[in-house]
Amino acid sequence: MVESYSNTQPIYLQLVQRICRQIVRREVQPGEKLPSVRDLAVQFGVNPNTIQRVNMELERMGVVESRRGQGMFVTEDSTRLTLMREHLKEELITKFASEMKELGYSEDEIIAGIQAFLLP
Amino acid sequence: MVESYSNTQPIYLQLVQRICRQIVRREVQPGEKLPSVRDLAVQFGVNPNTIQRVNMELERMGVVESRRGQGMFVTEDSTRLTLMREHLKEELITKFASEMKELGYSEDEIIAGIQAFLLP
Amino acid sequence: MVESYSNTQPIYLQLVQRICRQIVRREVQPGEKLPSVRDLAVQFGVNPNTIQRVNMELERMGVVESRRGQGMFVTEDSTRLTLMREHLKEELITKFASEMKELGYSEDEIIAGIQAFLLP
Amino acid sequence: MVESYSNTQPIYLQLVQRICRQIVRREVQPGEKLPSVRDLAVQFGVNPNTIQRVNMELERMGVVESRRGQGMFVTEDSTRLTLMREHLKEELITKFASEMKELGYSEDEIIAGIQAFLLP
DNA sequence: GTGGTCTAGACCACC
DNA sequence: GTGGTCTAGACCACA
Repeated sequence: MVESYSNTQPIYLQLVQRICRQIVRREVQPGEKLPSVRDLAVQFGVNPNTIQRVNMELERMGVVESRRGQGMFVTEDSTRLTLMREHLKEELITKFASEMKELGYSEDEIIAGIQAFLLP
Repeated sequence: MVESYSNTQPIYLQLVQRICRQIVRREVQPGEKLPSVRDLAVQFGVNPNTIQRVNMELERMGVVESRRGQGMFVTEDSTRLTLMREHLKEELITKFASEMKELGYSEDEIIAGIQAFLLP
Repeated sequence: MVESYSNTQPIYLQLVQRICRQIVRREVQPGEKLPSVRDLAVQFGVNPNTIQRVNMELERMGVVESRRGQGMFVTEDSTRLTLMREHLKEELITKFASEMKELGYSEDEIIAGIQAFLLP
Repeated sequence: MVESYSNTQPIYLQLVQRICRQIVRREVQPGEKLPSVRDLAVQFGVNPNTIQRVNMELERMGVVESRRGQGMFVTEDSTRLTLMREHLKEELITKFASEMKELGYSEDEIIAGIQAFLLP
């Protein structure tokens, strides 16, 4: 797989975000094993160390746990995952809404804009 | 003034964003003179080099113009400023909405969240 | 049996510690037979290799002995076990006390903390 | 400086612990600048990457903050540091006391042992 | 085979 | 000068 990365954000954070989302969206199931570090490195076209760092970060976030000599597994605690989903949602909304408010956009303006974007 | 800066984004970009917003919100009026590089550096507690870079960026964006020997001035072209406001709005909304969509949140969920946040 | 293991310490050492404690506390009596490698592997949910390693370690420490074709047995030398208990105690205390001292905690502070914890 | 490292624990964790203790004990003052990554690497005889990782960890713990292009600084929030000291104390005591209790040592036995060790 | 640590050395953006 | 990221490649312990 050929991948391209934004310049402004470190690759490892982009990958963290990406995998985290797959997990939050349940594209990978709780308890499921992730590909090995080396495989992911090939898949994403980066150095194994970079993947290692991604895994560290994901583990610290609690979405993944490493089992020595076996691999990395999506945490089985699915309530935790739904909680994270809620948390993520709230965080994104709060950040967005406060920013828009600070810039002086009205509620109607904002909501209209979003609806316009989300229309099929 | 004591300031704290996020670690992930360069200080100069944070300042660009900050000043840009003041202009968009018309806290600084079109045609108004910005403080000198030296003053801004003191005010924000950063190196004058950093302010130089901020000014360069702001000029490149077209929100300020430098008048030789006089200083930096907010552009007087106020239609340009309203355009920028629109552009900024659309950019932020698009980024936000596409991200939320990608994460699998429903339109209702998103709008309800925003309204909840914007309530008094 | 479902078990969880700390990430920083090897599973086999955690098991060594665990079994060793059972012996020191006389939950398993001197001369008693330990379950077979296979059974322990099932019981702890680990690979039989890991149990082998645990047994090797326990034998090296002198708390169990293997009798060919019969299995692993807790050593019958009970003075050895009491000695081990003393040794373990001293080791743990020394490690703890020197660490606390190094961190600059006073004797009173330490003892008060322990008593507070050990209260009913 | 020549340093030796325990085999069982990663070097970077040993350094984290070591520096963290210096900070908690106020051997380095709040707000003080740590030596540069490269200098520390030389001082401890390890690779700069290892120091980098140490700093990451220290920053995540909140005892240190990195200022871009300037260096790593001990956090100025000294109440946070005292809080950490208390937290660390409690953690160490709890871990120790529960372990001793689990092993069946009496309170008197434990306290006597500690006092014996701490005697001049 | 797996993840984890470490080194060597490069390059970058920031100040 | 500073910290931060990334690569390449080695070695280790664990299962």
